[in-house]
Amino acid sequence: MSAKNEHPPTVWARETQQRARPTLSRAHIVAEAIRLLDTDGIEGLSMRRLGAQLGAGATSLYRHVANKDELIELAVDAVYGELSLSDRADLADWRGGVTRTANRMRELILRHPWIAAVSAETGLSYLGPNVMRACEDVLAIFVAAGCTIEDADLAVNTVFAYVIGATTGEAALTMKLASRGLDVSEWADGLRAAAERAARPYPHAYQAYLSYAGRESRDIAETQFTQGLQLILDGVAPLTDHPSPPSGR
Amino acid sequence: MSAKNEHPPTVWARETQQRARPTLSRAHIVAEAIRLLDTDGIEGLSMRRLGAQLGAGATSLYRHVANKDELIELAVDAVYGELSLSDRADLADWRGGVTRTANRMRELILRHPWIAAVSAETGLSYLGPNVMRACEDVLAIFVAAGCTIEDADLAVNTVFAYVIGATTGEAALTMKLASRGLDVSEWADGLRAAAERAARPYPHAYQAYLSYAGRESRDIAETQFTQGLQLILDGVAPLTDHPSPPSGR
DNA sequence: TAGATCGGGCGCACACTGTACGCAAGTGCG
DNA sequence: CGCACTTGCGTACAGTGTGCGCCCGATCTA
Repeated sequence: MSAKNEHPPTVWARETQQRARPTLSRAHIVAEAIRLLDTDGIEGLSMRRLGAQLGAGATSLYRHVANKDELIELAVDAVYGELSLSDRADLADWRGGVTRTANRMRELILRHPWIAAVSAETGLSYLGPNVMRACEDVLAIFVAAGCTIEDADLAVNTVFAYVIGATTGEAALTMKLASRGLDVSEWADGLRAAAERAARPYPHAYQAYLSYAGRESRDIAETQFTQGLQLILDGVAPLTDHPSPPSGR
Repeated sequence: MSAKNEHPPTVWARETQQRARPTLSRAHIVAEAIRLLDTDGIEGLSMRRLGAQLGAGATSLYRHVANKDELIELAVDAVYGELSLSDRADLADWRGGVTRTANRMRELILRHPWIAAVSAETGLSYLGPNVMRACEDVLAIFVAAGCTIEDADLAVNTVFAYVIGATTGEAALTMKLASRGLDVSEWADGLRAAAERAARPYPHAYQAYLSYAGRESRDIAETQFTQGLQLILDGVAPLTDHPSPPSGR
């Protein structure tokens, strides 16, 4: 359609732009896909949109990526690459180290909320190198704390399962709000009302609901997350050589 | 296209089948959607297929259901309705009661593996009546064990988060295998090889991988799940009046 | 009994999706 | 120089969710 597609009348008329464009590499594609996913969620990522964003046609992407599925798998692992390594200090203080790592994971998931939904479909993105590295780090912390390798593995799986499960709900809410273009505070009222109506028939649930009165929802989620994590670490402590004292709540 | 669509030559030729068909109710639609999801996963559910399965056109469904999203939300809650209520015995023995409920939840998710992926997207299916009832049950168990309502809420959220997180990975694998039409044992070899290659650069992860040698993958997942759960319950125990002795591993 | 009202089912249409295929143009090696 | 090979792209196809308006059958009213 555009003039670019027609044969130019003479060779000289065609500007020799050749490699003016960054030439569309796999890393480039993945990076842009992540940006799209962050801003518009999983539904916002289509091959055509992604291509357009890169100044390319949709089908060009398939030279560098086999599938949309594979692209997403790559995006997931790339995002996990954002997790900074744990440092020496974490090896000395297992409880603090694990807590810090878990919090970083939570923040990472909330920063890229589509990750939760996507890795529930993809499943075995667990084998990507960056995810593997995160496991290795925490494994090392537990081993340094005196766990056998089996216990360390059990502890890591338990903690990671908790982090993913706890953050999934938060992430889904974040995405739903974003897709509606709403702010958290705008929806807080409607959400609260719905929650109250849902909980009312159930006495304990309703009581629990009431105990949240007047608190900010983001705040609730965060303290619930850290308190639950400490509970789990209390349970894990006896597996270590130097069980820290329980968290004390 | 078919003869049914043409005006019949005379009124008498048209059989008066009227309400021979069960008349397409919301419950009926949701039930059939669940069957489709179970057999073919999330990608197997399209409005056209669902309509065809019910002997109806795709757009007819929209008389009973606002969206595909709403339909899925209904399906999720309907599935959670399969959770059987906890009985009196669970109130007397909190640890056993919570363990049984958690196991039932795991089995339910594995029976309908699409649930994990879907509720990560939908998010606030948590407000459906059946999910709410499940929360209420476990909440009651913890309260009966002497927890304050806040502690009970914390405990429930922690346990549920763990169950969801731990089962998500398993469910995703189940679906992926099913969509390929493969059996678990057929893939075990390939998967194992991939896992070994992925773990090799990381010493602790590789050691952990080795400790699984020769065990059945379904078995690994199940014992990991229950052991992790017991760890968490060890951490939760001090919140109760009558802390059961730790699980003892 | 005749007519009005209404709700549910359906065909059509639209915008959009992922991706297979084959062509054209540029790059690097002989 | 010629030739293989890579890379981008236009087209096409099957399939998606869903808005719109028609029509038919059932029920209610006069």
